[in-house]
Amino acid sequence: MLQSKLFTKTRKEGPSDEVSKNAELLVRGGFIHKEMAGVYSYLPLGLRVIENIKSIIRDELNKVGSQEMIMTALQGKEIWEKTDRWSDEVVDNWFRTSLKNDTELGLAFTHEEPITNIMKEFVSSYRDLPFYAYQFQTKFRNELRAKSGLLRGREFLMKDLYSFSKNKEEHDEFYEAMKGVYKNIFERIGIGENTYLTMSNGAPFSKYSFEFQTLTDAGEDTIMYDEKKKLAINKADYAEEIFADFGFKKEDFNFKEGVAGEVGDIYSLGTKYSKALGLTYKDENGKDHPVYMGSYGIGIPRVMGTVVEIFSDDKGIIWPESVAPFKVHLIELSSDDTNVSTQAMELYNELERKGVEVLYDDRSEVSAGEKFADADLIGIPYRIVISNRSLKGGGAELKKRNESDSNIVSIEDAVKMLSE
RNA sequence: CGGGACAUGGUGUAACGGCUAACAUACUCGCUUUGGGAGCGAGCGAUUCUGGGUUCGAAUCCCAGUGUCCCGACCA
Repeated sequence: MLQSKLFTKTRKEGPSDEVSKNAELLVRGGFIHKEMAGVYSYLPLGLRVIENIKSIIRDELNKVGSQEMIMTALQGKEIWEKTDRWSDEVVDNWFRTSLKNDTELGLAFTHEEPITNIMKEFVSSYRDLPFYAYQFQTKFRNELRAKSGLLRGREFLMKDLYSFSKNKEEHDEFYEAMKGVYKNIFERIGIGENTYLTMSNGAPFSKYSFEFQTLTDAGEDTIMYDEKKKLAINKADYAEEIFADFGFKKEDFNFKEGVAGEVGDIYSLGTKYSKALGLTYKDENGKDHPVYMGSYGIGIPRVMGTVVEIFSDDKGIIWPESVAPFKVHLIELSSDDTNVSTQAMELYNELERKGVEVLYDDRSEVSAGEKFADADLIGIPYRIVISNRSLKGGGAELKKRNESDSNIVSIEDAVKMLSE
């Protein structure tokens, strides 16, 4: 994409109403626009990051046989009353609205009830199970306090997957598999090293569950984590008996304390929702059983914000290649020699032909310093400069965002290296 | 929801109760410039969050509301 056509611009100074690193850098870079506290619009650069994260998740979920769908944000109250999650006493973060005829509606903060209800239409036999369905859908949560930029919002895109199994054994098998799936997802996104499978007590759906916590000072939780075994436990749950309940021995681990933020969770729901809403199947003998369910969430903006919290320096963001808005930032430094822009445009076209995503800074009226500052702020992994100097030196100047030294390479080599 | 802080051009800031609300940046025009947010000049841009009050006079003081951030509580 031509940077001269990009409608967003960078800002030298951060917004006065944001303190968190993720929001500051993302706003300055033109990735997001704040609509109100905890509610953000995603601009072209930000949307590309969101889509990249979604693609990774989608790919990993499809690998284990999940099917994508999309449910509604508007929710009628009946199904929620059946599980006792409609009243404000039980769920205090509903956004409510109503139809013109005063029928009460809610804006979904999660989707266990609707998906369970939908599946009543399609599940009747043991032959229909197991299966897994997921969506990327906006959640609305009327948080008492939005905070930390993208890390806790009131409206946000979430991947939520639901598993439908015949019984606990079948469920447990998938639940275990999901631990690996999540591990792959976070590794591919680039935060695997900082992310820990974390034991959690007192979860909403079952006494014990696992969540995925990423070490970052911007997080809300304190965890005890074992770097080698990649396992953690919430500090509040750090007790012998809880280890025992999870089937672990505390002394087998070497724990360190750290601040972390939750990036994903996996819950066993059991038959709570299927029983309440009547989702049952017939076994071989024609006997009815409730479906055994699980739910598995990842907040997409929260992951994006966490990536920024972890990967940045004083100049800006340093995107992991897998989620970066573009792979290459091509910078043309204007000069009287028209050969510079000719070469740059050719390189741009060549990379595009090879399917490499390039942001081409073709702006002629912008100084070199500003282009470099923009490139550092936006944080695209590879920066390639075409200028008089680089052409005299033999081609293009290539530099990775996370390295300080650049190399002159021939244009052909640059194409080869970047299109691998 | 309890506590604290803040609210001024698009953005970031300044301004003792008293001049036409200042500066930087961004933007527009002209010239110059092109390897780390360039220079000169000229311009555009504000109902100082809203509503009351005090005062001869309020961006400034008081009250209420709204918004934003932070701490805590909460956190499918």
